[in-house]
Formats: sequence, structure tokens, C-alpha cells
Amino acid sequence: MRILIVEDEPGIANFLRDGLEEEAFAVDVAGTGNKGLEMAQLNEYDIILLDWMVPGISGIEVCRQIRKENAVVPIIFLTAKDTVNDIVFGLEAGANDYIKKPLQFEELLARIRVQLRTREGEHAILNVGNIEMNLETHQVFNNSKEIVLTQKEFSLLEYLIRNKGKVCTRTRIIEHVWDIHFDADTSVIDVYIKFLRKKLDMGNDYIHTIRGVGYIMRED
Amino acid sequence: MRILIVEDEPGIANFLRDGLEEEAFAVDVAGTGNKGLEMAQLNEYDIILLDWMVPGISGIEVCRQIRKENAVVPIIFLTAKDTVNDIVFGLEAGANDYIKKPLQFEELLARIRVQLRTREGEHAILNVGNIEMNLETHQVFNNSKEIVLTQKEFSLLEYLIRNKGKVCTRTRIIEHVWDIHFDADTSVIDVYIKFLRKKLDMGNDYIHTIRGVGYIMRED
DNA sequence: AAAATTTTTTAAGGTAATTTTAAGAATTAA
DNA sequence: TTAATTCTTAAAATTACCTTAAAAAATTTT
Repeated sequence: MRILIVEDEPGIANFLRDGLEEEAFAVDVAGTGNKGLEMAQLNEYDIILLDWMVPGISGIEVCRQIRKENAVVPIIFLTAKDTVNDIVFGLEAGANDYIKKPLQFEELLARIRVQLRTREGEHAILNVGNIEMNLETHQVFNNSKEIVLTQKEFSLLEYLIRNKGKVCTRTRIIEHVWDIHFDADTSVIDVYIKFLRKKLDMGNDYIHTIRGVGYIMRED
Repeated sequence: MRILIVEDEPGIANFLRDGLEEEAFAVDVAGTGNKGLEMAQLNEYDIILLDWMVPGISGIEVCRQIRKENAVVPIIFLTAKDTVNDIVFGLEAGANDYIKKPLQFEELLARIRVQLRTREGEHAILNVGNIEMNLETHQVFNNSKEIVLTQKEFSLLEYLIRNKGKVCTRTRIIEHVWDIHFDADTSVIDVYIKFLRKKLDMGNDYIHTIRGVGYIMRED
């Protein structure tokens, strides 16, 4: 899952990035409103965290602009203010939720999960066939037998399962899992698909190759 | 262990916080019913202390709401009232226990231990493999041989054992054990993991490292 | 109040695991 | 058959963790 953080304070931004990367998100950080808006327009994020008091264009304005062009991406705003008025104002500008500073990471994570859930109707447990992923405990099971995956393997598997039944193009995979947004002359995806197929002992049963396009995860 | 105190009188709240922190709990305080409800909904607490007479939403209402969404978290209510009716009323609203003001800290602590015990079907003694923690006496044994741990070591071990079988991310550890909620550019977790591994002479048998994520405690 | 002790935190170099690169082999489609 | 694409493997590069020692902070003793 790909997330954009618009936040100028490096302390908070780094805290969020580290924590979210541990939770297997692909994280981008923008330090100004303008930069954040630009990144939101150019990339497809699964969720956006937006500080209300960033330099450059105000958070509210960034939110309005994003919402004008993208009706679905969930936006959570971070605010030091907490008067009812400010919150209403923020929600009216198109935000889906808000969280007050100082931030409690688990609270934020709970709110993020709520947004992703309502949008996608899923639980903290994803599965295909006999493969089960628990996003909270970071565990993967194949026929109830635990499989230890590295961070990148986990992240790739999550992306494929979340999109099961749909083709995942190489470009989308490299963007959502590796967070690379330019021409990537790399075979890293092939290698990781190989890792997953091997570790999960699934041959080509789950991850099917679509030549010239990418991969697709199928139940059967 | 993470605890939420919903209490408006600063004197009592501080008294409780200090005492519970000495017992190695990570403590959050909410001064109003609304705030308390919100925090309870967004965070995972191991136990909640709820004053019956807080400003904002009443304690009873807070309790009902929390219980509606979370069937397991133990709730102990603090009350100046002590008629049978009030107590019944409170327990019917979903509380697990009550304690009368003025508070005796030892009594409160005992009731907290009872709740944590009954909730998890365990004694005041936690264990993994041959390692045993006695929460009341603050002692740790490895194969019946006592191991002396410092406060932080004890607290970290407790968190890991209570979450055994689940991955504890670095961010979660730093929040639950150190109560730090911002970017922590620190290697203090690594060092304490090392301390525990050394003192408990367990090599990597119990505490497994999950690179890029955190640690997990396993029985075998 | 100062000194001694213990606990906690910081910092830095070494080490091991993960991630990426790269190149030849195998497969597929035209 | 040829050209393009993917698979497979191994090695290089990078990153995160481990380990150690010492500094800083907190606590206890003198």
C-alpha cells in the first residue's frame, strides 16, 4: 500500500515513515504543500496524511485541490488545532478523518486501517487459497504453516493479494511496492516473484505471469 | 502493559500515573469522558480505569460505548458512590470491577492484576519456555534460577511475552515500553534486546529478529 | 551535598541478512 | 528461427542489526 505524508517537521515525518514502513507501506514524504499537491497529482496513493500547517500552499487548499481531481483517495489530516470549527472546516474541505498532534502511532494506524477497510471492505487478514496474511502480526501462513518473509517479499505479496483477480502491471508493482516512479531498468520484480513462488511453494498456481504486462494472483 | 486512565482530578490522575509507571505500565490519561472514549477506540489498551464522574459524556456512557466495540478490554470503574444500586448499574454497563474512592493504591493494583489474569486465563505469572515472570514480586526466573532485571528490561520482556507469537514492531515497542510517540533515532531497543538475551541466556531461541520490522517471542 | 553505584541512552564499527544487479538460460510469440 | 520477455542463479551492494564501550541520567549511599 502506498502512502503520501505531507509534513514539514522532519521529526514527525521520519517517525511516521519508519513506523509505516514497518507496517509494510511504501511511503513518500513531501515537505511543503506545493510539493505534496504535485506528488498527489502525479501518483496514485492509497492514502494521504496531510499536515494542516505546512509551508507553501495551506493544508486545506492542498486537500481541496486533491479532492477536486480525485474523489476517492482517503485523506487524513494532522492537526495541532482541535477546536470543533477547525475540524469541521477540514472535513468540509474533503478530508475523511483527522488526528490531533501529538500523534500516537497506533491511533494513527487504527485510523488508516479504518479508511482502507471501508474503502476496500477487507479485514486485517488477507488470503488467497490456503495462503493467509495477518497484517497486524506480520505473519504469513501456507496451510497453517508459518512462512517467514522478508519485508519486500511481504509487501509484494500484500499488493498481489489485495489485487487478486486483477492484473498487476510491472509499472504498478514497482510503484506501489518499491516506490520507484521513473523508468526502472531492473529485474528486481522477477527475482522477488521467484522468491515468493519458492517460499510459498506454489509453483505457478497462484501467481500467473502475463507476458508483456505483469502478474496476476488467482485463487485456483 | 498499556493502561488508560479517564479521570479529571489532576491530583488523583497523577497519583495513579506515577504509581502505575513504577509498576512498569505505560500510562495515558484522559481528562474528560469524550477524550477517554476516543482514546479507547483508537488505541489498544490492556486495561482501562474509568472515573464515574468525569466531565463530558458520563462514565457509564463511556463504558457502554467502549464495550459495544471491544468485548474484552477490562474496565475498572472508580467511584465515590457505593450503594449497591450504583455498583450494579456500573457492572451492567459492561465494567469488570469497581473500586471505591478514596483509593488505596495497593488495592487498585491487586484488582488490576486480577483483571489481567482472568482476561488471559493466566496467573500473575507469565511464561515462555523455561522463563517465568512474576508480576507481583517483580521476579524473573530461568529454569527456576532467579534473574535480576532492571525496570526497562522487565517492561520490555513483559511486553514481548504478553505478545508472544505476534510480531512486535519497533514502533510498537517504543510506544508501549518507552512511551515515545515521535521519531526516535535511537538504538535503545537493540541494546535492551541484547541485555535480555544475555541475562536470560537464551541466544536467539526465544526472541527472534524480524528484519525491518521488529522482534517476535516464540516458545520453541 | 557529594560520591558512588546503577540504570539508561548514545554512538560507532563490525557483521550478517536483505535487496539489487547482472548475465546467461529458458520460454513464448510472431 | 528470431526477437522479446521472463526465469534462474550468483555475486555485489546496501541496509539493518548486533555488539561494545562509554557518556549521561537517575538513584542510592556516604
